[in-house]
Amino acid sequence: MAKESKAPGRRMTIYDLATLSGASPTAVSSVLNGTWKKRRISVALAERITRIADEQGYALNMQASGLRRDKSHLIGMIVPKYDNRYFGSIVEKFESMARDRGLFPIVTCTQRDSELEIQAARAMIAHQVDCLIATGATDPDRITEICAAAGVRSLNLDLPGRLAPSVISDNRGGANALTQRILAASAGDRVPGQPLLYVGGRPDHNTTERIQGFRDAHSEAGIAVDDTMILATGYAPEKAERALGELAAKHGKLPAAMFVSSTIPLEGVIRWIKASGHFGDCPPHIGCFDWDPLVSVLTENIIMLRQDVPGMLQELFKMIDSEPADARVIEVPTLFQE
Amino acid sequence: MAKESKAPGRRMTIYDLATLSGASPTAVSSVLNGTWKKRRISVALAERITRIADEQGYALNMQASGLRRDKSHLIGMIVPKYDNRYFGSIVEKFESMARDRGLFPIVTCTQRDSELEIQAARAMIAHQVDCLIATGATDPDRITEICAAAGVRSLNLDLPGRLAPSVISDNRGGANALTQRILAASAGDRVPGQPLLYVGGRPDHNTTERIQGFRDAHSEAGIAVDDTMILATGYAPEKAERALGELAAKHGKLPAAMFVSSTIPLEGVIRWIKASGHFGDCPPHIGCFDWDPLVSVLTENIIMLRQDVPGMLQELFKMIDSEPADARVIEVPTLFQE
DNA sequence: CAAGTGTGCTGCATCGGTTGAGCAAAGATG
DNA sequence: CATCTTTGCTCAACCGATGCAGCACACTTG
Repeated sequence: MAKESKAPGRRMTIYDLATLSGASPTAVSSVLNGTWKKRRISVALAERITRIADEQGYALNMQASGLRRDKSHLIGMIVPKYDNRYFGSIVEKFESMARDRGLFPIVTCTQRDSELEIQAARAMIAHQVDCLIATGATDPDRITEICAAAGVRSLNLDLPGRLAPSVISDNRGGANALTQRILAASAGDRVPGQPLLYVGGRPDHNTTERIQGFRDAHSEAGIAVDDTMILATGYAPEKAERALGELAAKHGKLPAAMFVSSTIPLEGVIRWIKASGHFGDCPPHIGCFDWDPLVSVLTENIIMLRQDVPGMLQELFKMIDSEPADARVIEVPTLFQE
Repeated sequence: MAKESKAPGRRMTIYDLATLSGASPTAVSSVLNGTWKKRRISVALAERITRIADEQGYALNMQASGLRRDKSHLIGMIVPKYDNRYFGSIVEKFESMARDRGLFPIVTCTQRDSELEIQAARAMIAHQVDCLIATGATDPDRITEICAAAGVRSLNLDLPGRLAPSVISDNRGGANALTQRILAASAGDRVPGQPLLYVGGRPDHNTTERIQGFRDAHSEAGIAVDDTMILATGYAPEKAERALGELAAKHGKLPAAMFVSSTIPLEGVIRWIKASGHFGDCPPHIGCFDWDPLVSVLTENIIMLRQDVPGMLQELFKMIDSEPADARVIEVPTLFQE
């Protein structure tokens, strides 16, 4: 009687396949991972092993494989939220590009919570990711340090860090272009020389740059921007809503046009506009540094800027593939839909 | 001279910690994974090891740990797309509930592509997930079979299967309630006795049930529904857009109210309404079996039904925790925002 | 003081693949 | 026919963590 091939509940292993095929575990392993030609296994044996593996529905144990190799072929990404199309499309594109390279993507969302970010980074390192992408992280350099201590490569996306290479949008240029479009669209409805209102975002690199682009466009148009026009209230819709209410209470009539930092505060802005009735029948012109197809098809008064997600991920994977050592920042131009 | 503690590029292991602390690898392992009391390690040694591990920034190798234990503590989820708030909130909630249970969530998006779904399921099994959740899968039973062959538990979410337990929305009841609301809201604008139009969705369980609920509500209101009023065109916006155009070309004036199966076809519906000018200044009443905060704040004529994601995930994890064997289907009631 | 009990630790095999070294047999070469 | 080369495969160590068995020592008990 032949040796029992496999215990009932247990998963099939290369040792089971070895007994079934009458070959050694080494032969089975090398056939299944493609190194068999280098190891001079005959085509006949390779085919037999492949056939039996297929018949038995064998699945490689990546934990065991990853333990022995020096590369795990895992690539991690942390992302703040899944509540908007921008991060959604980043994740979708990231996963598909990772898979195209034979990497297994692990993505986790950290709720814009810096403590969770660190925990998630540690967990990914524990799972032996080869590389970690920190997307829109609140403290990218902290993550880079943790990764470096564990010998894991890290890259930043969307928000830059000083310690690792970063791929971000051209926030200043994009904000400038968007501001110009809002100024042009609202020219008929604005008091001449009146600046736009800036709403949303928190004091990070991107907001700073966007505000700078916002100011640049104003000064190019010869319009002065007062600091009270900048409401960088964070990303929560409620905060934007409250800030508008407070500003209106203090200043009376608000400008007939505004720059909103993303679709999340946009929700609060729209809510306030509708609820307050501040603008009556003449809704303000809005520019949004973010794109959502439903918003763009539902509205006429909102100009949406679209960040070039495919372009950014192209640059990101270029860096992943080439392993640059310096903490360069790549800025990808933004787009407008059609 | 003491034995060299660690090679430069390599990651710290329990063996390094053992030499550093003068204890055995076994002691280090048991201290770090919490089994040290059972193993009668002294508090003094436990504290020393913990301190050294912290100082050195040690991170457990989960591949090695997972290989040795019978449970990997990995839980996988496949999800069709990240392009809407429904799946986004499912993933966010799933991740946080998994983490609360000490599980590491692995989520991957399969682009509504059945081949990718299978590939992703196989990859997750290869990575030794303890359990796999198939969300909105095109062929959930195929995934269940693949999981079963590998001895991996699987559950369905959003769309039910016949071979594994499922948690889904009460599609029929929700569609009935939504249809009633649309009928009521549009009563003044509809030709009496005229049915609504049904747009979007593909021939799966959920669409079938939603159409049934749609029909139920009509028959309860004494309205007959012609088959030509059902445009189950799939989820792509373009398909919904084209179908409306074709129907209008054939039938002339469309009903003044419609039921749209989710926010994705809604985009096409709105686009067609705006582009065609079919309804002139009197936009149709719309009910959408899905919820998006931006849409709900931007529009007055769209009633949005919200699927109870927290409730569904509560039920899902109840099943994960209790390991039921039967392929029961749990239907969770839907909500309306406020 | 021999036997029994408890404390605090270590040694070794093991999980499932991967890898470098090596071995036997067949074929080529002088 | 002895030697060298090539072909086709196997052996054993190893990756890092875990769990069982067991050992040395101290302390109690009759």
